[in-house]
Amino acid sequence: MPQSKKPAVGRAAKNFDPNRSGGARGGAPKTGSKSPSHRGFRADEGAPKKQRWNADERATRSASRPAGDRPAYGNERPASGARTERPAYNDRAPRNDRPAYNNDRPSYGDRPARGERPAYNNDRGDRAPRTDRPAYNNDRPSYGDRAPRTDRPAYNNDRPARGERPAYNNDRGDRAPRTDRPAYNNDRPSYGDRPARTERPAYNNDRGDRAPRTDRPAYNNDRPSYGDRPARGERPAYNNDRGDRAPRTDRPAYNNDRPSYGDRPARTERPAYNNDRGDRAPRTDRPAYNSDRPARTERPSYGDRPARTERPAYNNDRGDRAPRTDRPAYNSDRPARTERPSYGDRPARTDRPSYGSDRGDRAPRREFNNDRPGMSSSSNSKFYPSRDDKPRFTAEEDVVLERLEAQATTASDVVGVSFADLGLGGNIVRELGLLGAASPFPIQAATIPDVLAGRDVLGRGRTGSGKTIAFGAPLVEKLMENEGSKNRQQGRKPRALILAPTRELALQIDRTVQPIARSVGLFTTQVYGGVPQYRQVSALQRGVDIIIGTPGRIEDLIDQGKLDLSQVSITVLDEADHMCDLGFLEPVQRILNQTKKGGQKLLFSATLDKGVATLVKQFLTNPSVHEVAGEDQASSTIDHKVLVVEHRDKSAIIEQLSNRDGKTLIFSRTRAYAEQLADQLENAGIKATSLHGDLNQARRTRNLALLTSGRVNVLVATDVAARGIHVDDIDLVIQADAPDEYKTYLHRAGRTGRAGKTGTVVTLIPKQRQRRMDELLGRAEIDASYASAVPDDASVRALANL
DNA sequence: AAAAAAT
Repeated sequence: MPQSKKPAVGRAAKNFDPNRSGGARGGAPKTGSKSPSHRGFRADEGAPKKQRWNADERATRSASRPAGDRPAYGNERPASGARTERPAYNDRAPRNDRPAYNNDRPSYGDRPARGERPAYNNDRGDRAPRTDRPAYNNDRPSYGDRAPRTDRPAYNNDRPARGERPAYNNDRGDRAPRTDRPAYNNDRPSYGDRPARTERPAYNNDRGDRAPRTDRPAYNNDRPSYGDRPARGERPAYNNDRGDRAPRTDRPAYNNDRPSYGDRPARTERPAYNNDRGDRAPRTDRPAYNSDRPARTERPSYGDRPARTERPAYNNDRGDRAPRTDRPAYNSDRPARTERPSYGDRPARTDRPSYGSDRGDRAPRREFNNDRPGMSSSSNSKFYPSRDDKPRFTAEEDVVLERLEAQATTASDVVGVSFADLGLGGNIVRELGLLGAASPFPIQAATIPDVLAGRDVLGRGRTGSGKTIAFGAPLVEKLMENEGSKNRQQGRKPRALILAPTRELALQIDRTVQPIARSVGLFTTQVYGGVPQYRQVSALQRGVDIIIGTPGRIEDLIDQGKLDLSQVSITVLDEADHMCDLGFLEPVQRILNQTKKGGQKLLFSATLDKGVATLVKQFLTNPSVHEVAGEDQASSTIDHKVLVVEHRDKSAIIEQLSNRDGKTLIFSRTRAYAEQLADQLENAGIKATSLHGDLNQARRTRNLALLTSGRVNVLVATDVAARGIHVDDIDLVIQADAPDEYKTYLHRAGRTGRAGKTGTVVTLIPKQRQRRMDELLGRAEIDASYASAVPDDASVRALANL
């Protein structure tokens, strides 16, 4: 049943994939899904989860689950009955009796199965039976049974509390009691180390109980997904890698990458894989495919490896920066960069001769800073982006830019205004209250009425100004008005779509929008990559009203015919300017083209600028543009510092800056460096973790939760964490690598100083980067203080003591 | 360079 994939709507050639084009989806997908180095790798995820909460929640819970509870875990299982019999595991003999079953297994673990997932579909198809077990259905569809939740506002209250988790900290503080239960403490750390998991033979035992399973096919589906876990057990290699951190420091980035690939060998062991191949009947139709495979086997090194081996050069460059200075040739490269004035938004520069003069006046840089205030006041710009634009655009573009001249709303405008005044219904207002939003923020007061009026809206509000509710609440209200909740049939098509640039952000948006939607009986679902499709697809089949996700998986599901956006009448682009960047724009355009013609479009970002002109022209009609007055950086609660450092001192300084009490977020330009820094800090005894695209989604989610929960105080991330992510109480942002774009700077900086709290942003740069940094800060309209620093400096220590 | 699908 290599189902023929539906032709990708207008994007067949986007990514060539011989395996998909022919239809035997099942064959190919297997290959990569198990590779830990691959984004889709999920050996780690308790995919089948019964959890009704989102993945984030799940990760938090499992991670916080003390190993000491493990027995408890076992207890949970017993709930499923068969598992209690775990000893049965040794009875694999029975298994051999059912070899066919085994074949299924592996294949299941391999996504291919999913691709085919006819089984899954069948199960669903079996809904008739399900109706027999309504309870089950209720669980699923209600996803989280939020309905009940509304009944338990207390629960929601808890949530916010969690963010602060004072309770949690107290527990820790109470270690005295803990010592009473030493086992608990010991387990904890071990838990962090996956190795503990390997101890979980319990899982395998469950499998041994397959006899019962066959009786309950639906149950099996769940199981299989757990099938990945066993894989974990096998993954000692992964753990070892971690343990080998000492060696890593020697070859930091390189090692990190490798380990993940190291698992590939494991694959070869997977006979299951071969079985899938057994499905070659279909394949024979596509000889090309077979030719591909062989090729792979030849590439034990798997293409990338060779490349890597060659890439030591990259590392050398970095590490050898001292030598670099010795190599003017390198510098000659740099000049090329300086040529990049056109880079991104820079074009504006050409328009601002004054800017250029500032550059020339480098010595007087201090003047530059002094000028800054003057600049902003002279331009009297409410916001950086629009300011530069006008001059350099053609007449046609000018129209768009004019539209970007926003109506400014001030905080005083909204005093005494309530959400109800803005036109939101009672349930929604009540839910907003539970979420901690008692009265609207300016950006919300500005945009909600226009959204409710059905207009296209561009909204610009500083980082952390409440944009999610600004679009989320009226969106839900609109859906209610349009259709009420009468349209509740299974398989109904989604009517609203919220697009975000990262999975974490999509998750976070869902955490806000879902309760609002549920308060009026609407359903949301997340559609993003890195996690199994199954839950997402089955949610869609049950019918949801609001899709929240990232472009890749959304397009994927569209291509598979599992997602239909034709009824989407409201589309939101969060971080809209970023969604217009290279790499995002085209997918976003394709997705928007799938939505209902004439549908409402809402574009939000803290740095909404003319970069969205393309989309505005293509998809929006007479949009209203809103921003909040007085939201310039001068009114911010963030203190900006630039440390000019020698490259060789960089890591030591970062380490000293990170060695502090508050939450610290460190940005690096590359994934490898993020990983390296996290390792370095850990080796130095500073609890740190990382967040970047080389991690599988489960770890990404977990690592972010580690910071949110306060179990670690330092997170080293790539720009995946630059936008939108909200973590309470980050009071120091360190930019280990300076950003290239002023917008990136603003977003990274926006991770701190939230909700009116104070925060500090420290940017480390080499001497030769000062000019670029000046320029960037100028565009961001940020006043920063410069200082040279070496390790153990008083200035460094002062920052660490913040 | 990173991100976003999966392979």
